[in-house]
Amino acid sequence: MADVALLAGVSTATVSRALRRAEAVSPQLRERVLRAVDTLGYVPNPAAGGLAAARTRTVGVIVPSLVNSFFAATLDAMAERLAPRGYQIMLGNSAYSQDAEDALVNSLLSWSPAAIVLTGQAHSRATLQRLLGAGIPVVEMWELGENPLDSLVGFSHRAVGRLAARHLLDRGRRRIAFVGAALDEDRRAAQRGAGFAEVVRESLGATPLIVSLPQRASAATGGRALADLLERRPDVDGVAFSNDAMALGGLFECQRRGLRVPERLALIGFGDLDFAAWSAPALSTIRPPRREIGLAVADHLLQRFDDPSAGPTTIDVGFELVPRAST
Amino acid sequence: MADVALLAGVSTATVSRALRRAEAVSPQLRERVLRAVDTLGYVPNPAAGGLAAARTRTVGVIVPSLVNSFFAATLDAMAERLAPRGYQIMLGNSAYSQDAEDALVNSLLSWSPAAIVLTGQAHSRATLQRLLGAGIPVVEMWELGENPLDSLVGFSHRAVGRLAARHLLDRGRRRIAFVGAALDEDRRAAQRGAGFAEVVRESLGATPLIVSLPQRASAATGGRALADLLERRPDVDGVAFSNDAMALGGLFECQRRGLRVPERLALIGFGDLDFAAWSAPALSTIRPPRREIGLAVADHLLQRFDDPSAGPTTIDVGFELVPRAST
DNA sequence: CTGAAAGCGCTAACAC
DNA sequence: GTGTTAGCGCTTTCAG
Repeated sequence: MADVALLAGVSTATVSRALRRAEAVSPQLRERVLRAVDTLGYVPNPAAGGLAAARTRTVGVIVPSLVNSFFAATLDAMAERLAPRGYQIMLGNSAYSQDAEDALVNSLLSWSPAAIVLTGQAHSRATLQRLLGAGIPVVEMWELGENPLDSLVGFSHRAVGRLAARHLLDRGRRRIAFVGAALDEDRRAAQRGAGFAEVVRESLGATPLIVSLPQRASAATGGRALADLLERRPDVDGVAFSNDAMALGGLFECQRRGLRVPERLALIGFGDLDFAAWSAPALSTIRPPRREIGLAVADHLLQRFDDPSAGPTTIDVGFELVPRAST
Repeated sequence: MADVALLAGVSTATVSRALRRAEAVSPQLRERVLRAVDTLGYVPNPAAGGLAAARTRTVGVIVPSLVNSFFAATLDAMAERLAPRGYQIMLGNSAYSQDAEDALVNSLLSWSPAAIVLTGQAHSRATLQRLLGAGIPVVEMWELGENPLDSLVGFSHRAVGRLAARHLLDRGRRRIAFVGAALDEDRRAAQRGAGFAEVVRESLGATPLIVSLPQRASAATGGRALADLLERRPDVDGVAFSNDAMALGGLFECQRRGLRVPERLALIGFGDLDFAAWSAPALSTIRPPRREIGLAVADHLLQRFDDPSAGPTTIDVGFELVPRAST
């Protein structure tokens, strides 16, 4: 930076200002500095900057899983939006464990990030405390409940479950069930199940049928859970799956048993993963705006970085029913 | 850190040593320091440490895509192994673009990472130069070719393609084809196609049939590409897909056309994604060790961090044919 | 084996 | 609008 300052004929303070807050410096000076930066190939050292400013251009993001492509898409979009503004994502994978999340929050916070992004709204007291004390924007994403910690970008999973149930009812199904996996671990999946159950109670006055396997969601668990269900309730005529991967497994299970979809059994998933539009029959599903969540989080954060007086918000990004042949 | 030093009755230098290189300090002193750290809840500031040491406990990783769960699994495993040793992953997503990779390498390098991990072996001259100059371990993963930049952890995609072709031949198929997507972008997929083509030439003495759609791999492109292929060569009896997602699309396309799998058409994929074992019929595939790659990279890196004199290596992690009902 | 001291490269008051 | 100056919190020689 000293070299750049020398070449541009200014002080390092001015170089720093020119690079950081363009408006704090005269246009021609800024131009000169930028040219010097360019000819010298200067790249700022963010560790030094972070140390001096007590804040790095980093945003810590914790997701419960990457293999699940829901969060991968969100992360991609977030990084895409953040990168041009010089913000790096520091990723943490909590593997659906609160202890792991605690440790990650600590470790991310030690970098003095500009913001922290968490998945969901269930966090330990210790994490909450620490986050509140950090004095930086915190956004919880992929969920939309009461009492946000700070900002919230998501949608209601309960509403998703309700919509799935209503869609099956609309298609004339009356013996319907919800099939999930690891519902004790995956809060959002459990909320979808709860929404589904509500509608069954309200509209059918029946006891909701919810089945869940302990393993995590996959095509295999979807298929097996459906097999279980058919054992117990052979007359079921409509199933909402906790996600598309499970629904795919269910679809294959139907093929194996020679149950026609949707005539004999209507199937709806959640996620609108890439195969949903292409399966035979094409899979009805509910599409969460995976990328939009990432974009909304990034935009909100950028806005708050620019204007520190801007407060938290709650953004409902919604979701969309995608009716296809499987219902 | 000053507080910790005070409480432990030592200097900050000793605290730093106790935390960083346990063996450089007497056991009882180390014990005292650790206790002080614990009671004070001290968390080191990595930016300060990085600034002083000109090296952070960070490893920069660049993957071409996250939505593709191949790399997500590798990343998960790598982070799992690295985290207990205090190393954080800084993630970059190149979106299969070399320009993006260039920019990411620059930005990651500015953090003074302890190592850089790249996907594949195709990099721009500028990136190569910069990486060489950084004087840190660099590992290229998911590919296994000539002239590694430094370390290499992967397997031969050409061999995967060869194995797929041979498997179809073993199953008695003679009119076989390879179906890919965006082969000009995805070097590794192209290598699988090339391996496939070699075997067709060697064993059948025929002109290899390779079809590729410009869009990126998905169930839809897999299905469409297969449809194209069947148009042009209705007598094809065995197809190797560039990955399982495409194979899934192909399977559905067969169902739609009433082509029996494997009787009329044998299908093999690549990846062993979770649905492959569960589809109807179950999908034959070739399984790359997704997590093992991440673990091997992490282990190798940790070893080199511990012993700076340790040099680069090349690790062939191999892959495995998983024959199932679709062939 | 431990302590003192000198920075690492940058930002942010504070002057001017 | 721009320069001076004093650190940010740690690591690492260098002595002892």
